[in-house]
Amino acid sequence: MTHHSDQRAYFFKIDTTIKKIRNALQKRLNEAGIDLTVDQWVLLDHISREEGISQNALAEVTYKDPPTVTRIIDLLEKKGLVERRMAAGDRRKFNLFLTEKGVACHNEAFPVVAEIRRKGWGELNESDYQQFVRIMDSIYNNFSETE
Amino acid sequence: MTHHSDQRAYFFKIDTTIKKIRNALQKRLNEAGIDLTVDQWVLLDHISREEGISQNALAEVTYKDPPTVTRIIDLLEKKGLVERRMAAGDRRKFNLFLTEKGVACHNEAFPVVAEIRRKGWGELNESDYQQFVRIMDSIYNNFSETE
DNA sequence: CTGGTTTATTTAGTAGGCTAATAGTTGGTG
DNA sequence: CACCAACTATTAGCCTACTAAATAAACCAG
Repeated sequence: MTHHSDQRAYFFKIDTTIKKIRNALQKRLNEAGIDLTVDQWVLLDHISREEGISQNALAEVTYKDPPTVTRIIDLLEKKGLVERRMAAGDRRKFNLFLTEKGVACHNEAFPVVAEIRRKGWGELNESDYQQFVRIMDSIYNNFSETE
Repeated sequence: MTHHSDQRAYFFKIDTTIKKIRNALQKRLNEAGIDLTVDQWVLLDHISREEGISQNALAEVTYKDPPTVTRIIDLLEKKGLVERRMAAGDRRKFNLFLTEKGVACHNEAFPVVAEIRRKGWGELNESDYQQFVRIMDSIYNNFSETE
């Protein structure tokens, strides 16, 4: 059991890797002249896949907090990419939709994101992916249980 | 090759896992009455392991930016945990040291951090760790090469 | 229908991450 | 010596993250 350094390192390794990915994606988006941050892309993409979703639901699926979602949606709305519509039957809620410009922006950004995904995954294969998922889920679940 | 959903997911999985770890650690620190954020802990720990390190060097080893390090050190200094001393021979630099209070704080926080590390890693073994490192390093390196 | 609870969203405050710009320092070179 | 390029730390500005508390609407029990 020589886990001392290992246990110190795994948190750090995850942290630096995700930063690397985010930075690479942001850089490519900028280079492509797409005016989106990574987090803005994440919300835009989810709305595109589930039009009419509420802010709370969006916060849940993206693992962001409701206040964070509010502000990012504000920005996307200001850019004219997303539209808030009053929800029928519950005036507390908004349903979120992409505007035409939002759809165009999504279509433009999608291939850039896909390229970065492929680039990051590189030559790793299906078996690697299963290992990856197993280990990450394990770590994740170790924190989800009985607190 | 059914990588479509996989490639979409791996970024997200890393992102949510690191958030989970950070939140769990922050929660434990709070519960233990330790007035440190996760990032403050990271810097405090590095200074403890390499006393006299400069801010720039600290930024490099922790993968943070110099402005971020400046601000976090400001906070740690304000709390009386860290001390900036002018570097001998180079008036541009500061050497960073823990104060007595900083050492006490580090000693208090260390077991809490170690507990969270163990909890997150759970029953995963040495072989899992090797897989984990291989895959994360691969992703990391795919973004480090020739841009 | 009235009052209390729940839910969705917003606001305010503190912290961290990135970029760009700046002040001061250092060291090499004409 | 003077100049210039590189380096260290800082500041400012924008964006994101999280928390707690406020607001507003909806729901429910009496």
